[in-house]
Amino acid sequence: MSDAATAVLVVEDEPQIRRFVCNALRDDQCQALEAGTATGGLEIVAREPVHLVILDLGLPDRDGISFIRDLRNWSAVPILVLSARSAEQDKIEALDTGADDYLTKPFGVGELRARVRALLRRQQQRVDAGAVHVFGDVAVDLSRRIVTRAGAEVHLTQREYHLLAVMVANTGRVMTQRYLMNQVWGPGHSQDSHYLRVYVGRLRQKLEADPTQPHYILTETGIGYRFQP
Amino acid sequence: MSDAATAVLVVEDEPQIRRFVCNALRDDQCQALEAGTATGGLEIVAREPVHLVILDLGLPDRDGISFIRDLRNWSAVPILVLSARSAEQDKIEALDTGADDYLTKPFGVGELRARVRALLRRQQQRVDAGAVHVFGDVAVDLSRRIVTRAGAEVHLTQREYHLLAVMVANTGRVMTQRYLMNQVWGPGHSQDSHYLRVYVGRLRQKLEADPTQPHYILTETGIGYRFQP
DNA sequence: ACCTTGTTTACACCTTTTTTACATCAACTG
DNA sequence: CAGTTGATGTAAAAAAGGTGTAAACAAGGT
Repeated sequence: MSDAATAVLVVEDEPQIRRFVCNALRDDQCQALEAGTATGGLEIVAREPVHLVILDLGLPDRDGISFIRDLRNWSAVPILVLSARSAEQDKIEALDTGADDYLTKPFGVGELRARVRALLRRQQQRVDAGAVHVFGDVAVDLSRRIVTRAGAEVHLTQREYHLLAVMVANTGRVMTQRYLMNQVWGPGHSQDSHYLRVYVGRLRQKLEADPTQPHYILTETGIGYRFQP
Repeated sequence: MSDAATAVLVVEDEPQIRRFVCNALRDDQCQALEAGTATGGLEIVAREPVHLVILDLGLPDRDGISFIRDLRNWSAVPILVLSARSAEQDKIEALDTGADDYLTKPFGVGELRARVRALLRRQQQRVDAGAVHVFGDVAVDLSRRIVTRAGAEVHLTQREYHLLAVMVANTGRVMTQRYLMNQVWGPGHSQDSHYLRVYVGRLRQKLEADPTQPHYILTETGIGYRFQP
């Protein structure tokens, strides 16, 4: 079900359990990202394309429920909660705040993996493994992080590539400036949309035949942008 | 989360548990449908619009796993499995066959309801994402914010699109000028109905075959407008 | 110190929205 | 039935606001 291009973030403070969970996921060919704190976890979701979050409710720096609430303000990524607390009220609270599943410790690694597969199956905007997105003479290889134009490789900086990756993942859809800012610069920069204008300009410069009249990265005035091959 | 129009099918052979589950759901304002056999359950899903299936794996007429496999051949409706079997292998098999959640008996009614709400919340997002309104050669994709006419894309400004979206949402109904002004320009502009005339004109120009004799956006003199595909 | 990348600023340019003016239509009334 | 009146349709302007680009500055790594 899951593939190499699927990124799962594990937010868990105990290194031992974190290792354990990450290894279980890697067997399923997921890319496992790790965070030891709630704050660190939010930053990663904001910066990287994450397809599933596995969250331990007992974090040192912050309440797990408030983590869910915070994340749900700007992301719809599925959340699987791990918790030592088995009381019904805890489960209800987590699920109603926005979690998609709740697994009580101790749990079997097989069940965890099956539930992860079930959640990822539901996830719509998953990117196919090794899928190379081609438009015109440009090709974007998301799994290898390589962009070529007319066969020659185009060098993109980290921000440029991240922005392009978000756009490719949302092909055909209108993306608000707010959404793009959250995805690429993280929450807290929703206002600074001039970053976006600069970087969209640079991408057009590198990818469009005529940067003055873009054919791929289209402007939706007053809203944001749309990527259309 | 769930509303009166949400239909949940409970497939369970023990009448006592079936009653118990159905009552729990009705408290959440779901419409609960019931089936005592796998065959009966499949028939109901085929006939009625069902938003969620709650399935007991231990059915008299048929294996629960084969029920899931059968259903998944032609339906993507979310499935929540109830089972007395708590072995890990049973959970893995059900989830990998196509179930979305697995709850072991005995379970708390609060947890069941919370998991139902979580599944319906996800389902609702999918429904919203797929809504495309078609009339004549025009198609309005509300989730992607794209309007096409005869296959070609029609560029709409923010106000134009907002106005069209309100009209599409009230298809067939008469909308007063006051209502439309409130929806698109916000309260405080109820008087400036000349905005409306300008923008209705622009929408007709872009969407109607003959803007002079509109077929979709009709004028209700003295009242407002009506959108009729 | 140099090079690359990311951030910030400034300004010219373009789109959208609002405003205005006038033409047209429909209904009513004498 | 023609004229009047109020409501609606269209076109083109002025105003407001958003966007594109270049270039300077800051930060970080080699």
